Amino acid sequence: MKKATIHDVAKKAGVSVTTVSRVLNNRGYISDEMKEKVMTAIKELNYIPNEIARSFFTNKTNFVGLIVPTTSNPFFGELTFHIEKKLSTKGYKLFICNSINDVETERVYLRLLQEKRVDGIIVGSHNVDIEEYEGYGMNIVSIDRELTANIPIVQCDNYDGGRLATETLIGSGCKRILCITGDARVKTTARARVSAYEDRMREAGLEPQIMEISFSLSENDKKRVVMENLFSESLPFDGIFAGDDVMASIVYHAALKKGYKVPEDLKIVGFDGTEMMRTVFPTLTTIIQPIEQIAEAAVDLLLDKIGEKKAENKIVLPIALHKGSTA
Amino acid sequence: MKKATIHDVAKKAGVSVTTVSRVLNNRGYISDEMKEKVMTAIKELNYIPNEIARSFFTNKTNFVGLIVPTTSNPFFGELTFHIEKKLSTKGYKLFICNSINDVETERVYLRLLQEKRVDGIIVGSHNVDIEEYEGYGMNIVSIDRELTANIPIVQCDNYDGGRLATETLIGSGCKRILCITGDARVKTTARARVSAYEDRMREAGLEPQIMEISFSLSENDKKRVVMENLFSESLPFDGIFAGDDVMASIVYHAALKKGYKVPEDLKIVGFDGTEMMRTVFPTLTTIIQPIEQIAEAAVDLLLDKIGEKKAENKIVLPIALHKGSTA
DNA sequence: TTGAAAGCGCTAACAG
DNA sequence: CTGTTAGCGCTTTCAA
Repeated sequence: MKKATIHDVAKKAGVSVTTVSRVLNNRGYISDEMKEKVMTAIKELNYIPNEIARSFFTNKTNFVGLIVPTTSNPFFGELTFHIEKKLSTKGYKLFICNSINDVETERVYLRLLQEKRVDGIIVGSHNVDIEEYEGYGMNIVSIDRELTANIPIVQCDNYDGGRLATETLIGSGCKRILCITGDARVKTTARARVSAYEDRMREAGLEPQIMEISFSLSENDKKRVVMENLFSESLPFDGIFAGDDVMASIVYHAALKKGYKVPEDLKIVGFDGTEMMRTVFPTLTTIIQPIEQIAEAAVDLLLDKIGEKKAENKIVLPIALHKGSTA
Repeated sequence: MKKATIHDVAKKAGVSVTTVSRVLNNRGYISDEMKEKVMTAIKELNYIPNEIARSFFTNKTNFVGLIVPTTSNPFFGELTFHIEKKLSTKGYKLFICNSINDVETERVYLRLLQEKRVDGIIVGSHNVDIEEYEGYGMNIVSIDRELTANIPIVQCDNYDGGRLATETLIGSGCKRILCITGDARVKTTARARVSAYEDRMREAGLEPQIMEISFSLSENDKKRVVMENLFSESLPFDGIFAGDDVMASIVYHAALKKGYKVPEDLKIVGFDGTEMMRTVFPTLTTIIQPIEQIAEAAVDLLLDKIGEKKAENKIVLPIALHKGSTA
């Protein structure tokens, strides 16, 4: 049973397709009588307008693409949720793309999204070179990384977050604090946090120590092994600022497994503070990113660009401390 | 700068649009010379085929819709990830829809997805009445709930999971075991787990006790309050089988907060066993759902339906126990 | 207030 | 091997 078209409706209602179109879009003048006839025909035929045809004509799809490393990660899972919710109130539908932080995958998605003629793209995973983004001539908004002058960016105050995290550890009496940075998030973002960490450490007369764990997001087992090895002899640190909450959890459980106590022997501060994390691991002290606001800002910015309104170039949202008992 | 069309390419290459179409789709015979000219023109114009126009013509979008309660939940976050990954290898793009388990929202999404002419829908959130799904005449695959005879279902062996969870608690010496079921997942699914729990309890000569927590997925704070109240006087139970791992985490932290020890005073078993949970809360004993396999099976089934191949009607995948230290 | 007709970008007969 | 042409379902001038 093929789907009914506007022609079927027109025929059934005994009017022209133009009239049907008018009724559908509530445009122009139509007599109540006509409207009635058309509505009835639509009901009877179970007619559902073909948005693809409409998009084809209007050259506007109301599609938005979202590229993230993986929706499995709680930060991106929540980000995806909020972005989709916000977009759907504006009549847009969201294509999800899990890049796994892989350059080639990301590039393929960028291409596909263009083929699908999305009206815009929100990028939360950025491994492709900056110059490439320039070439796309698309409406793009970035989360957490400055791509180019033409691409607005939304982010939390990473520097402030890094400072607050470090401050919290120092305030708890830590002297040997390790900062773990992974590729869980983009380099530039991590950089601001690490810079803040370094600055705050130096201010306190402490020696910054940075560990880069370059496994991809999904390789949590490997990260766990690294941490367990780190803790196997003795505890080389009394405080750890982890790149994100997942990493913080790994650190936490590795420490416990090796017989150390948190926070007595080791204090831990994470980053992200998703709702989910605060539910399943409420005792983890962490820096809360305002994910919902980030999502909303990104959507607003993107829709401004799509609507060719002038949009801000950069939005920085405040972080907050979630005080658990790990630091 | 408007995007180049197939006509622009044809003009630039000095050939007909048909020829361009042929090289694009690698169909029919074309001389190398022609192909060369076309390729050059494509490069120069930075031409990107308009998939919307193609879809419009072929009446096939290569879009799939996924309806879940929320990607914030680790189970659905991972499910979304795997489904998208699998689909993308098959040339499909995924629309994500967060229904928040709300009937009306779900209904709206169903409508929108049809307007967008998706080739199929995977439903992981089912609140709309069964009869409604019947009417859609679409390619639908369900995860975790039997909708109608025409809609294939993929699920883990919920009954077995419920049994194993209960068995684990009994095996650890629990006598007063509570089964918490929420609306975190669909009723029918929960029912199989609960039935298994009841059966196993009776076999062991124990009294089944079921608590229904009917807050929505996102209202974790409310669930926490309920649990803390439950534990405020004394511990009415020595074992809890929670509906999912998030609920299990809430139970766990509520118990700790009230001064009880896990597993000494209270043993806990969860459900889902996502990668994420096993990373951030590895000590939680839980039932592992084979999420990746569920995702793959659902996609395979859906693509079979889309391709009008005969598809299975029901696929049940095995669960496994993740033995942590909470039970 | 309504209808006829053109055309969005692409593919597929059908001719050459 | 290549080109001409007729739509796919919809919206929108332009006429009536």
